[in-house]
This record gives sequence, structure tokens and C-alpha cells, in this order.
Amino acid sequence: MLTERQLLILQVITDEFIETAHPVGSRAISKKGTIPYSAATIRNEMADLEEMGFLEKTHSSSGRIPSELGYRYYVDHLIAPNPLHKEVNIIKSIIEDGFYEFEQIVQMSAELLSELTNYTSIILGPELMETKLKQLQIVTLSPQTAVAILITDTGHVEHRSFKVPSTINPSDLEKMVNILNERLKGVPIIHMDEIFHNEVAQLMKLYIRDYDNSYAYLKDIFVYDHPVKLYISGKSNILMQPEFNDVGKIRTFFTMMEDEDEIINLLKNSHHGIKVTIGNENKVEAIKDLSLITAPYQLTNDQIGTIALIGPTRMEYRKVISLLNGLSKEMTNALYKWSQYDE
Amino acid sequence: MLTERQLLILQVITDEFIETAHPVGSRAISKKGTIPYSAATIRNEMADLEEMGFLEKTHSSSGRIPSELGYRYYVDHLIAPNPLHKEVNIIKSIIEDGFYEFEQIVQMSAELLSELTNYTSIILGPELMETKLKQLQIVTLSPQTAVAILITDTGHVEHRSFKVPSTINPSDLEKMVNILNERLKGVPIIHMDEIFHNEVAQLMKLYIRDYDNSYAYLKDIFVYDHPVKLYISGKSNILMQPEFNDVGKIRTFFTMMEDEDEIINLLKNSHHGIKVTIGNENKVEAIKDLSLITAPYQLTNDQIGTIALIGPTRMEYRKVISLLNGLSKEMTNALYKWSQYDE
DNA sequence: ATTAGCACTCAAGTCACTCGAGTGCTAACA
DNA sequence: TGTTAGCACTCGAGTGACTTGAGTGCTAAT
Repeated sequence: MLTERQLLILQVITDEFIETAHPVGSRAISKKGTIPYSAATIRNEMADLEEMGFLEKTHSSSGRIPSELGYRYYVDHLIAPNPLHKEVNIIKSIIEDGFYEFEQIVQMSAELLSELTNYTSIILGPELMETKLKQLQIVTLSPQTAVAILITDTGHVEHRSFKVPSTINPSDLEKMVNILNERLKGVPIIHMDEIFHNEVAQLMKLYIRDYDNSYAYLKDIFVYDHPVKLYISGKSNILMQPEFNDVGKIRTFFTMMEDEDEIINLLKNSHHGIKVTIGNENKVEAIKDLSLITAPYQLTNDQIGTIALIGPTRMEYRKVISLLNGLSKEMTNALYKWSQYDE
Repeated sequence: MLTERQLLILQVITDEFIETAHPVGSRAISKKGTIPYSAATIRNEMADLEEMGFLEKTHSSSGRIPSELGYRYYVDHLIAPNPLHKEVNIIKSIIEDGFYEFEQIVQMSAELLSELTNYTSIILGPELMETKLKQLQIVTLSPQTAVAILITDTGHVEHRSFKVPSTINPSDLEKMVNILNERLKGVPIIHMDEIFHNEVAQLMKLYIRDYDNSYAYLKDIFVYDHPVKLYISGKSNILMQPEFNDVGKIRTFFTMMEDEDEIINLLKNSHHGIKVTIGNENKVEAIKDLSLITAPYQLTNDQIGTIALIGPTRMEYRKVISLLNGLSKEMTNALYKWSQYDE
């Protein structure tokens, strides 16, 4: 479809534009020497590439910039599978170094990623779907207040402090917790709701007086629905990009970044390898002129999280892809070690 | 010092400018009718007010805007102590409604505040200085991993997952936790470090083999230094303000907002009533052209937190001050109830 | 097939000009 | 003596003409 020379031109233009953010002219390309033809020849090829939809002009006599299709082609065919980025080793050593806990490791990875790229990084914590309840606990703080703690088999801890209504007496509370523990231990978090309703409710009826009140109350305390945790870093990096000179754009971006649900939604669907979504390929309105790159990482077989970067469509795809690729593998590797072995 | 009429003019100009963000001219004031004098008279007064430093021009033939000194005067003397803002009742009812835990209440207050004002709200959680340890716990997840949980008497929960080194055997770990609990229960968090070092270390030496390793390890796990928690809402509200049409300003603002330590530092010092800091009165470079309003709230006698709002110097001081005043009282009230009584 | 040459386009910058909101000052007025 | 009308002046903001330069598209020569 595309000639060797056209490919080369597309590549040079994209590389150049990614670096400088200025439209690239035929003369500039010719002078650069990578392509041993005159400006006129290159001009002709550029016209063809534009006709095919790979390039665009910002105005009728400007140089060319890659279209979204152009970026797509560039990403799919024109970037050599770079050697693993050496910076990944930083994470590797952090993880293997030892004394960090899981959340810290993830947070640090996000920070490193945003610092290395100058884009905004988002890491989605592993889905807790398959996580099972390890233990429930209630610690009484005063006659009227207590804190409920829920611990999963992955070491995730949720807690919630609550008032003990005068209608529930302390010994009943203790009984209930015992029942709950007995019944719910080992139950996947995602099914707690159900089992709570079906089995526990029945049982509790037998033991506890003033059952109705207590039931609703306890359910509220012990059934969680936090899906996943988000680690975001470098939100303001995006402001360094020249394409963000417009306050309106900034506003839509930051407004979106405040909506956790939307972000989770955005990252959720990619579980198979690295995935680049360019501009309008994104379904979410707020990032239709940005690019999103996601890569999965694995903690255990059914605990999968997502690493992501958001930046302008004019993104350093080459660097970013190899970086994410490396980080994804490294996190999977090292987190596996972290959860299995001693150091 | 200032005549009645000058005060009135300063007030009208400030009110008007706060509302419209446009410099206010003499003719506009005169036409408005609040001041029964001609434009010329008002012009003379304005010149005087400018000479005294309360007003400024944006250019030699523009209308006037309040200077920082002008705002200062306005805040200190010209805004009537507004009746309690009715919106405060929303918080009141939320808190009294019942089923929310402390963190949620604070988070919701922050959100409400930023929504009502269109500025950025920050709430500093109560200082944990005087908080005492209620209980330590270790839950084993697998032979090599465990999670440490620390609960304070205020219901604050900290947790940290860690690998159990093969040099420590499980029964030792249990012993240690018992010792720690025995010794540290009731100790203020702030002194844990010390006591851990002085008393616990000694004791442990007697009971635990391979003491040296374990000590450093446990200390790392159980001694926390998180000072306070930040609840921020409406970061992107600031983008709606016309004074933020400059990407540079936006960048400095957001960069500052990413630095938690700096923010904490910024809010920490105000424990006595509401406090308004205008523009250059702020010591922190990044908000030298913004205003900061802080108000304390009290959970118990020695648990004091801070509510704050950041916005342009052209801030709706009247509204904001009455709102913060009300919220501060309401939070103190209701949180007191929350911690003491049943509903 | 490639290239040199040339007319053409357009963004961006500069300059001169106008408009209008607003000021400062002076002189007249109550 | 305090107030006001009047008027010249200032300056930002907007407009339109003009220039410059980077870049294109097309044609004709190689």
C-alpha cells in the first residue's frame, strides 16, 4: 500500500512533530538528510500521504502533522520494539529492596512513571473481585462508638467507625461479629452482599433480639463496595504540554480527573497486553484529543491491575510503550515474588 | 481616618468588583444610586482612596479595583457579620442524620464547601498528637506475609502489610505483639517512638531470640508518622475564575496542590478563630496572588482541625466568611455530639 | 521518476487608526 | 466650602491594511 519512501516520510514527520510540536515542512525534511530526495519530491509524497489520510495541515500553506490515522500507523508499524527501558530497573530494585508494602510500591511506580514521561500516570489497583475475606473485627472505643475492620486475604484493610445505637447491646454486637466471622470467612468480597443476605440474616434472627434494626445496621457497616483503588501521579504534568494552552481544555481534563468512576471505567477494559488509544478512538468525551496507553499487570492469577498514561496525541509513543511494557512485566514479576517468597 | 462616604465608596467598589471582575468607574457608581453624589465627586474621593492605598487602577484611565490593603479593610470593617448561612444546615443534617463515619463527614463537608463557593476547599483532619493507641494487631495472611493494624482511641486505623522474614518465627511475632500491646496501649501516638525505644526494646530483649533483627523490623512496622490527613475538593473550580486565564498561574497552583506537606504547613498555624490571608500576606510563593481563609474546628479538646478555602483575592469574602464561620461551629458542635452521644 | 522554479496561500506580526470608558482638573455654582 | 458640570486627555481593545516568511501545488525541464 505505502511505498518504502512514504513510510520513511511518515515516520520522519511523526518523529519530528512529536519532538518539536511544530508542523514539519518538506524543505526541513529534505535538508535533514534522512531522505535523499529534494523538497519537491517529498512534497509530492506528502500530498499523497495527506490524501490517504495519514497527514494533515493546520492551514492551507502550513507544514504537515500526523493525523490520528497517521499516529495509529506509526504506533502499529513504525516504532521498532525498543529494548527494555533501563529506568524500569529503578522499580525493580525498589520492589526487591524489600521493606515496602504493596500500596507504596504501586504509588512509587506511578510517581516514577509520571516523572519519567511528563505525562499523567494512573495505576489501577488489582481488582478485588476474587479477594476473600480473612477476618472481621470490631474494636470498641467507647460505650457508644466502635470501629469495624475488615481484612482480606491479600492484606487489604477496610475500616469504618460507627456509633453503636443504644438499641444494640454490646454482647449482642460481639455475638454478631462471631457469627459473621464464622460465616463469611473465606467468602469472596464480591459475594459478601449475597451471603450476608441469604445465610447470615437467618442465623442472626435466632440469636439476636431486636433483629430488624441490627440487620440493616450491620449490613451497612460490613458490606463494602469499593471496587478498586486509583493511584494517580503527575496530574499537572499535562500543563507543560503546549497543546494545553487553552484553559477550556485544562478544565475538561481536570474535571474528568476528579471523577474516579469515569477513570476506572476508562481503564477497565484492557486486559490483554499493551493498548494504545489515540484521540477520537477514546469513547470518553473529555479525552478525545488525548492519547491513552494502558498495560496490565498481574499480582496473582486473578488479580489484575492496569497501568496507564494519559498525554497529548503527540505523545512519545516509542519511549512510552517500551516503558510501560517493561514496567508491566517488572511489576508482575516482582509483585509475584513479593507475595510468594521471602527476599 | 476615612469619612463615611469614602467607606461607602470603598465598599461599593469592592462589592461590585468581586461580583463582576471588571474595574469600577465613577459614573457606574453614581448611576447605581447607592451614593447620592455625582460622578465627579465620587471621582475625587476615589483619587483620595487611591492615594491612601485602598484602591488601584489597572491602567492610567481605567476604573478602580481594590488593592490588597483595600480588601483587608473591607474584610476587617466593611462586611456585616452575616446571619448564619442557611446552607450550613445541610452539613448539620448530614452529621445528625446518623450513619456516616467521621472521614465521610469531613469529606462531604469539603465537597459541599467547594460546591457552594466555587473555590478550592481543604480540610485538615484533626491533629492526632494527643490520640492514644487503642490496640495493635497482626493478622497473618500466609506463612510469609502479614498485615499490621494500629487502632487509635479516636477510631483512626492505620495498616501496613509486610513480609515476615524467615529469621522471625511466628510464635515470636505473637509474643512481640503481646508485649507491644501491653506496653503501648494508651500511649499517645506522638510518643510511641520514644517509648518503643526506651521500654519496649529492653523487654523484648528478654523474650525474643534474634532480637536485633526483629527490633528494627518491628519498629518500622509499628511506628507511624502520618501527621494529619488532607481532604481536598474542587481543585478545578479555580479554573472558572477569570484571573486564571494564564496557564503559568494554573501550573504553579496545581503544582503546589500536589505537595501535601506545603499545604499542611500553610494551614497549620491558625487555631484562633477565622483568619483571612490576602495575596502577599501569604508567605508561600505559589499563592501570593490568591486569598486563603481558614477556620478551626474542634473534635475534642485537643483535637483541632482546620477548614480552609483558597480562591482569588477577588473573593466573595462576605459569603465565604459567614459560611466558614457557620461550618466551623456546626462541625465542632455536631462532631462533639457524634463522638459523645447516640443520636 | 525527479527536480527546479515560481506563483500562491496563510498565520503572525506590526502599524495606524478609531472608539469608548474612564480619569484629572478647572471653573462655576449653591 | 463642598459639589458639580464640562472638557481635554489617556489608554485598552478592537479593526483593517500591510509585510514577512515558511510552506505548498503545479508545471515544465531534466
